[in-house]
Amino acid sequence: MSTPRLIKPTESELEILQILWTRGLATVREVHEELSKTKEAGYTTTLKLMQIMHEKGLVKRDDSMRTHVYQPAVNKERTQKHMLGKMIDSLFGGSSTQLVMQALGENKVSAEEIEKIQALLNDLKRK
Amino acid sequence: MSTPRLIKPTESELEILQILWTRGLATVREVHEELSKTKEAGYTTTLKLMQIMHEKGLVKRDDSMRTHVYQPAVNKERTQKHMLGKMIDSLFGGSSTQLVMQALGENKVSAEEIEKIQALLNDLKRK
DNA sequence: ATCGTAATACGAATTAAATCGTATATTCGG
DNA sequence: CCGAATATACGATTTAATTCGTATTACGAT
Repeated sequence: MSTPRLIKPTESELEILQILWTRGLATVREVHEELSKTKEAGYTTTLKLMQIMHEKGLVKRDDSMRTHVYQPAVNKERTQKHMLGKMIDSLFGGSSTQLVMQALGENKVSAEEIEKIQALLNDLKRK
Repeated sequence: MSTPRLIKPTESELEILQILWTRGLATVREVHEELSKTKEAGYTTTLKLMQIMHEKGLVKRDDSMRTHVYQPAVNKERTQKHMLGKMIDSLFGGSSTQLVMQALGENKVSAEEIEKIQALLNDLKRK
């Protein structure tokens, strides 16, 4: 079944993946600009991070051009699930329900969103 | 208000907090035994970790006795929420609903648990 | 062709987490 | 009282993540 990615991205790597997941393709420059909006960092820092991510297999790149073009090499949902699983284990004693309750309990969730979640729950129950 | 703890515990620190949250009070030895069930680590490693956690204010301890007794200094729910918030931001673009959907989507959740979540959602809607 | 800009590569420094060895002190059984 | 077992303290090492400076190469405008 292809490559079961088991890598847990670091905090910084996630920020970059976030951008790549949104854009699909991006140069280091573009990612750096985006990051700069919320964060202070030198250009070569971003470059190095992306190079390391490439070595780790977190991103793919097309280096046939002078300016390399990067894209994510890991699936967003898959990564989310993996990280979520880790958090459920380490922080919620393995209970995803606990996590869900906690997440819903405090953060403001719109009526529409509640509907969506309820629909999902109904599906789950049927099954 | 007291001290708004903003510290983000590391992975190892969470494992220890997990144990302290469950037991309330524990010695280094007890925490270490517990950890050993799932993890390979020397006693002094656990000791050192707990000492550092004490410096950081993550745990309190009674050192009036030769064998010090530790307890959590941070609230479990508060910490969970804090970490959850970080994850929602860094991995789910700020949408707690996304996280909830992802968490429910894959992991097996029992019928009872679904009921509980539905009850909570109904509450939220009423409000 | 040349100069300035912008790109990558690479190594090094910094910081933080985790691990452990050793020193020293305390307790307890005998 | 003495030795073994068990504590804590503390420093050193290792490993990983992050950051950045510098070298080098490529491109584009003049």
